[in-house]
Amino acid sequence: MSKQPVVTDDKLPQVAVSARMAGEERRLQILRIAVRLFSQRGFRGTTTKEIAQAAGVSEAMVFRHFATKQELYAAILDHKACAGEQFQDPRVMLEEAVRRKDDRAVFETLACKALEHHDRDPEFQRLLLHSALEEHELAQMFWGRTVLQVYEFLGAYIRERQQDGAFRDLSPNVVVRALLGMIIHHSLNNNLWDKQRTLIDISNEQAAREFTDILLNGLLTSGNARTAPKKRKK
Amino acid sequence: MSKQPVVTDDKLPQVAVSARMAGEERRLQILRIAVRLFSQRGFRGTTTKEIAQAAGVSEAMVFRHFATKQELYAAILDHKACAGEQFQDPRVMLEEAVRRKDDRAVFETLACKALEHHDRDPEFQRLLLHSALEEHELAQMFWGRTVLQVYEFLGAYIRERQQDGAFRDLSPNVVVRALLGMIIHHSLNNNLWDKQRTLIDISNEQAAREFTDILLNGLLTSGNARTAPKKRKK
DNA sequence: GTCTATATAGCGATAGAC
DNA sequence: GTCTATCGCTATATAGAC
Repeated sequence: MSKQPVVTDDKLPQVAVSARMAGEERRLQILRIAVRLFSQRGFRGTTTKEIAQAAGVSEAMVFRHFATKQELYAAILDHKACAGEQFQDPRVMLEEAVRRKDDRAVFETLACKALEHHDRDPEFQRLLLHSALEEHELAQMFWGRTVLQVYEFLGAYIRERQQDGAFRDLSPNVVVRALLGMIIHHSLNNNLWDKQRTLIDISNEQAAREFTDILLNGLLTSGNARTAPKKRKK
Repeated sequence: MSKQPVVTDDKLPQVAVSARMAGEERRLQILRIAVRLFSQRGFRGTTTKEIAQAAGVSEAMVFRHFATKQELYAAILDHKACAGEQFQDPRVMLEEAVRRKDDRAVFETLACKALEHHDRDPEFQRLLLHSALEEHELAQMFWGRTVLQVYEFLGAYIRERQQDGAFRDLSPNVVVRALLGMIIHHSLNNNLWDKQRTLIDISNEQAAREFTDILLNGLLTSGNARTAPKKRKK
């Protein structure tokens, strides 16, 4: 009784726990641990025993909260998909810049927010990749909910600006893919292959600025004539 | 003795096998099967039993050729890293275009060859990704051998063209990452998330052309003034 | 070279005491 | 809510016959 009823400490790689924890809370704690381990080793690569140990409880406890390992995985999907950690809706995030037709701000804001998101929650990117490779549902869900939305929204903006005569007549989806490619591949490099940042070591703001600059202006100096724009099929 | 020495039965999605096979040959066959399965399910996600079944032999045979599962994985690294399936050295592939200082050809050729390579051998991309996530050595090896080389080579070309005054003063590595980002992310989409190509369904040549066009010229119409070029740190 | 049969260990999941 | 103990299964790896 003299023991403090709730001790949430979440500093360490492990999580130290008070001896006895409320049900809901313990559930969440196990879940967080599982997220971390699954993101590191994949679904199949992580044992329930490891999860239990990392959470500082017995394996039986894990199975009290989640009947099967699969159910634990499903809970993670909910958690990651529904929780506030989710990437903010671009329609809201970019609303103001879109209204002002500030092209630079539109792309740069998206890029910067995305890079920050990947930095803040690198687990999620790994989880998503594991999920895509293992062909679990998270990947498909994320694609449907989030990615398609970005293509639609940015695509519409690009079309609008093309009609304004501000953008060249490139396929909007290809442009979106080009931008997302730069952003996501940069994050992937930072989180997976070049954690030391030996090749490129710049802030997210700087990266967002440079990628946007390339997307808008390209690499050539103004003096160098543009070649004839390519035909594109609608 | 009365049995015909070679019986190729080959209905299944498997690889055809003769009843009895020369050692080296069988070894290679098991290896190829293993590559396919590892690329599909990852190292931990693939069982030696599955490999044996897919190869049409008993599990014991697998362990005769490869003492441990880990050794089998290592053999794959050698196979993939040394075999001719490897991506061609960009220094050779781009030599001619570089000599002519044909910027468009340099980028477009690289892009096209890379996209084709990913198309021809999608297994490799998956293997690499699994390997990176599981932090096996293939990822690191590939990064060191192949990726760094591209950065160095293309980076040098970009610097040269900047001194010519043809390219703007952007950080070469960032430019390379932008290009690789578009290419690799496009392949990743095609191989992982959007196999049906619902969003973008164009040939590799077309994709290479469009990405190169964006990289060189950007999205803005010529009329729209360039904003002041950003400072960049050496 | 190839098989069947088996050893050994680790995994997911459960039972039942406290 | 938490534990220890254990079950049943599957995975890697080996033995030994053919």
